[in-house]
Amino acid sequence: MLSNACKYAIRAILYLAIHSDETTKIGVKKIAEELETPQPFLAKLLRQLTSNKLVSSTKGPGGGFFLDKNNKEKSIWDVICCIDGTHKFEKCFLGLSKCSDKNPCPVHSTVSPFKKKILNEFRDKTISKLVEEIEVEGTVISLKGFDLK
Amino acid sequence: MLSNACKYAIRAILYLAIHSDETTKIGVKKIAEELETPQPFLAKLLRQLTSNKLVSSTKGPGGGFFLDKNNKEKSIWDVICCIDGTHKFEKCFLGLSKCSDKNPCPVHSTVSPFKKKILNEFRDKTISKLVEEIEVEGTVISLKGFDLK
DNA sequence: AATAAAAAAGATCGTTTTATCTTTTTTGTG
DNA sequence: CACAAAAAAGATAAAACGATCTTTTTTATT
Ligand code: FES
Ligand code: FES
Repeated sequence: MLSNACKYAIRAILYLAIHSDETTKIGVKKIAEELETPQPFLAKLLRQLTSNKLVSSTKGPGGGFFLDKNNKEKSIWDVICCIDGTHKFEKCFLGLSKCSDKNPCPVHSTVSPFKKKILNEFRDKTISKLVEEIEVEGTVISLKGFDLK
Repeated sequence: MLSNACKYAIRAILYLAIHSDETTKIGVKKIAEELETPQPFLAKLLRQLTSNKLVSSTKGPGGGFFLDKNNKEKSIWDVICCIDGTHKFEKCFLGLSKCSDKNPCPVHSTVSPFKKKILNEFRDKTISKLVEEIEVEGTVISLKGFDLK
């Protein structure tokens, strides 16, 4: 569904949402270690996210990446748009040029309701709201023993 | 979600389910034209499907691909398994090694029900059943003006 | 000012996916 | 049998994706 790049990006943002703020910045190295993602690749992604105002960063010693108030009001959908683009969600499950109720493919009726629902949830839920849920539900974003609690 | 290969394969099987039988075989060329898929690529896929008993074929003049009674009792899921494998459906949406209710990622609760339902529908519905629906609902599998009616 | 830490930028490499091309095998028909 | 139609098989090419490495820029600290 999503590319690796996009998965890393989302997890990195969630990680930053939980562990960083204006005064607590985190370097790529740390993030990559905690999430067990390839470090240089993640660095590139973070740059892309930064230039799209989805994360913030400062250079120099003591610098690093973090989410400011504004960044935390973005949504998962914003991240997906930034990294993967939207076409995957617009396209038909069977590869027809466009997915629409008007000219549905044979699996449209099975697939479409879910696509709509997921898309809405991703679009409407802010990162900060999502993090609240994470803290309540104790879900996991790392591959290693790293637990959010 | 699915690879191009898999999409082509599914559409080709549906096409064959509608237009072929033991006595009406269809060549790659025709199929590729009707579905607007790259011809040599589709040929390779059909071979793969054939060797996995999902479609039937005969060589020589008058030969071609078709679905026999047995082939029509297969499911979309069988096709997916054959071409893409199952890992995509087993893996977590955010890239954690395994998707499970036990160690859920932050989007598991949104995504998981969707995955389960689709998976069941794909697994339980036979090609022939699906074709019935197609004929009733008039859905479309081709990119060109080709209408199933 | 010198140093070192960190992101930014960009060049490079490898793998997988997608697609095409060529050759071989099978088989029905004249 | 000779021929042609069609799938089977395999080699090759092109593009997208995933990942790494090197260099440059910025900036806090000494
Ligand atoms: S038309 Fe195929 S999924 Fe909507
Ligand atoms: S654990 Fe991530 S989708 Fe199920």
